[in-house]
Amino acid sequence: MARIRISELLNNGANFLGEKIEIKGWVRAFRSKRFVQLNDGSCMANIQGVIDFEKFEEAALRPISTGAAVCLKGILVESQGSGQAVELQVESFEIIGSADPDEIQKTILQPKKHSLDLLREQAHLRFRTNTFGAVFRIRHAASFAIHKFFNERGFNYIHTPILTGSDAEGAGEMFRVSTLDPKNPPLDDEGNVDYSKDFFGKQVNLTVSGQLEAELAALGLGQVYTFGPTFRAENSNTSRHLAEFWMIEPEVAFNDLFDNMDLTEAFLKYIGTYILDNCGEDLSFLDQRYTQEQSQKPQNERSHLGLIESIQFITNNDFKRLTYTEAIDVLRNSKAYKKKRFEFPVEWGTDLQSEHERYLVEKEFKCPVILRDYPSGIKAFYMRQNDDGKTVAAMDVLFPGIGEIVGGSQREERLDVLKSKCKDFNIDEKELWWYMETRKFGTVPHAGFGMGFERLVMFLTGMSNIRDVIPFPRARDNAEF
RNA sequence: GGUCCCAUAGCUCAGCUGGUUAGAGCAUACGACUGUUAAUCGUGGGGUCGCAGGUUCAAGUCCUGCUGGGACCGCCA
Repeated sequence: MARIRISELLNNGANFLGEKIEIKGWVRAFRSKRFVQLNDGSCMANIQGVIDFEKFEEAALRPISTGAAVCLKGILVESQGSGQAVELQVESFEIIGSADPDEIQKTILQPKKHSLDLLREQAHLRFRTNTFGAVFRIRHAASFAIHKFFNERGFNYIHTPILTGSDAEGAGEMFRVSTLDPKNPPLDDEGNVDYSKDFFGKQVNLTVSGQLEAELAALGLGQVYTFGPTFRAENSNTSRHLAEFWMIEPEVAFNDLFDNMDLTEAFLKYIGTYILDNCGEDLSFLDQRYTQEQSQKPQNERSHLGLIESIQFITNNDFKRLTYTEAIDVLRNSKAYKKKRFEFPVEWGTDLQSEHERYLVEKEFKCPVILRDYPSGIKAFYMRQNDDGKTVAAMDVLFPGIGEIVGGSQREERLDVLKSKCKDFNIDEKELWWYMETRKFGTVPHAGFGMGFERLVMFLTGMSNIRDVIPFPRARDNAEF
């Protein structure tokens, strides 16, 4: 007898009515010694197994306890109860893996509400909860939708290296990778660690971005994207930073900044639509959770939209586009500014603070915002210099509740300008000789962006801590599991 | 790196200006009931009040230090 997945039975129950089938899963609850709620992870909903307890020894039923893995065999019938359309009339069962109730009681598997904190401490078990089942099914669907989007548009998926020898990516502190003996490393004449004796003959780190390599690929394959892990050794301690996270970085030859914004917007809308179309059950569960969470916040911090509504809002409305300079004006003319509500000054040439971004997105425009043309001084060396001489063709996409979800730019394709930028930023162009050469031979305008995958999943699931949208979060002082 | 908060049962929390034997809900165990949907009803077990000092006749409660955890900010995706 073949095992049928629970999602199959609940979605297409009619096909199996009256048939003898087998299901396997974990017991979520065993009520009245008669009703087993079984979940196998294929969907949010449980299937109900109905056991005629008079036909079985009481001792035999005892191991059907919360958390146990069981196999149920029986006939699928229309349910006599009201909560479900079909149920399994159990003829026989088998305990695959038992779970001692006394021990279960100490875990998050005990059937009651738990704080996200506690769930995180038991990340090895949280896949068995409704919330994390939904989150990780949606995470999968989003990641699938991303590949689908790019594939439909003729992009090539590029696997950029995770180990990198270039120290010039400039996106943050890096994790060093070495096979040298940490207690007794080889030293050079000046007493410094001699990395020429290390595995790669030079100092090597975990990547902080695949962008530079993706550019090389785009300047040949035309349009590419990366989707891989990224590592930053920043001492960040917030609900939206991780030391290990997944990033998507498309790069397109012949695109300018405006093509880039169009691509970003189409991309985010496509994923939103895909999730709305394919994850209804999980979304509506998370939507309820989200609404309940919002209701516990003070009135002025609440979102005026539900989870599903905010995804629909993204897919149905154009993003607000304005320049950094215009944003500064908007902020300076705002009531919040005049009433001195901002903690940090609003000044052309400095980076916008979180409070400013949040004001633009949540108060002023109430929709996703794309800011562009930032002052050159606050952005990376590879971003294309605008004709005004003061700004670069950079863009950031800001989302409600999350802040910066995408950062991108048109890249500097003019060799002479790039060289002088390297000087300004104190970057050794010799170390990036391969990057410079693409500007020497058939250079073209091109553009791309980087999106933090977990931040997108936060938006799609309504989870407010980034550590709750990745299976095993790595953050400062935290590498458990 | 900065600022601020928290620590009482397996979990979530209450415990007033210090005062007798530290409570509740859920979970768990046992019993009853049996078409339940967070099932219901009854009974029981479960606590060195994070740790170490101090003040006091008396500390879960006040003070100091330590440990553990969280929130926000900065850095960014």
